[in-house]
Amino acid sequence: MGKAPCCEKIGLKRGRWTKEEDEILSKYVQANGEGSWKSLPKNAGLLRCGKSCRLRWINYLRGDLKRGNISVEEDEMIVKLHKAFGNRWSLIASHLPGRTDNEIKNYWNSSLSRQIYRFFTNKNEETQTSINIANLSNKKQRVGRVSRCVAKKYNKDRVFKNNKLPFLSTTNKPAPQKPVDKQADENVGVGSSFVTENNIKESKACDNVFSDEMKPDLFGFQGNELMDVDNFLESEALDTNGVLSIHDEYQIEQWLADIDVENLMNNERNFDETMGFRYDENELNMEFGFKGYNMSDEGNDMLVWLWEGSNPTQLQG
DNA sequence: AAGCTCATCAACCGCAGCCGT
DNA sequence: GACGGCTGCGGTTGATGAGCT
Repeated sequence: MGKAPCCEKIGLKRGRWTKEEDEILSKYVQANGEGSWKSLPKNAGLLRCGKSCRLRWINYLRGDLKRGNISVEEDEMIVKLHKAFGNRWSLIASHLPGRTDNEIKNYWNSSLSRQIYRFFTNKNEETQTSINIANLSNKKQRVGRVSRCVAKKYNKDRVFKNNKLPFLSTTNKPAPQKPVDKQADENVGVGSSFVTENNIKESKACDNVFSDEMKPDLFGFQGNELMDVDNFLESEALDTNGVLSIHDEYQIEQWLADIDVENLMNNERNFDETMGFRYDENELNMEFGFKGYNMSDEGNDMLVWLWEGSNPTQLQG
């Protein structure tokens, strides 16, 4: 039998709304209020689907919408809320007056995830140790592109061939979703540590040491492009103590089982507060790790270090 | 200057949940 | 409880303009 279509599509107009249609819809909703979207087009004299009318009203015609670019404050708020809620755009939008879920979703997909991605992959600037997301957002340059077509191709072609990498859990388990509850809501605020302009102060981006066949689970590489940044952010990679973790719980267990942790933690590099792993196989000598500090006493700043290669100590300040 | 690539935003689609019958 | 309609949400697509070569 199948589900009935939301509306009769034959004869209905699609695509961009005209000024005249906007006026008709605005006047009708102002006179009759929101709701009854199904019958609205007929009553208002619009050749549109009810869903289309609703979307147009909510995302564009509503009077309380805020116009203009996303501010730095809103930018930070979105990152925080996304960390807490994930892709629950309507929930995020409810915390940002005048902004719609669609707007935030577009902003995230096109802007924020790109900036964070760029931060982690800016391999051409060897000496770079800092990032300013606010500055990045003002740039129009095309650095480290993650175009949709590339992402699409990547997602389509993605095959993890090398399951020996410590990053790769044997189940390729998706990153756990943080339960959305009151506590999560409360975590969005002072004292929490998230990837934002303020709390990322220093970094060393990974170089392009992963081949296409070595794509880690949460960090997917397509050539020199890091993909799945959303997945990374949703993976609880940054906990509320400011410690950066790139493993989900299961992966950590696997990792601990696979490597000599004691040796790693007590070797000459003295990785205090450090987690990481070493990988040696077939003359491939690779290290990847991170170091996180919670510096909430000094303005809620956080240092994040990522390194690769045989001598991460040179990156420590 | 032209063609190509990419960023952005508006809109569409399918699905799930809610609610009334 | 089952069913169907309506609504809202999140993922995705398409149009368009800007930037780059």
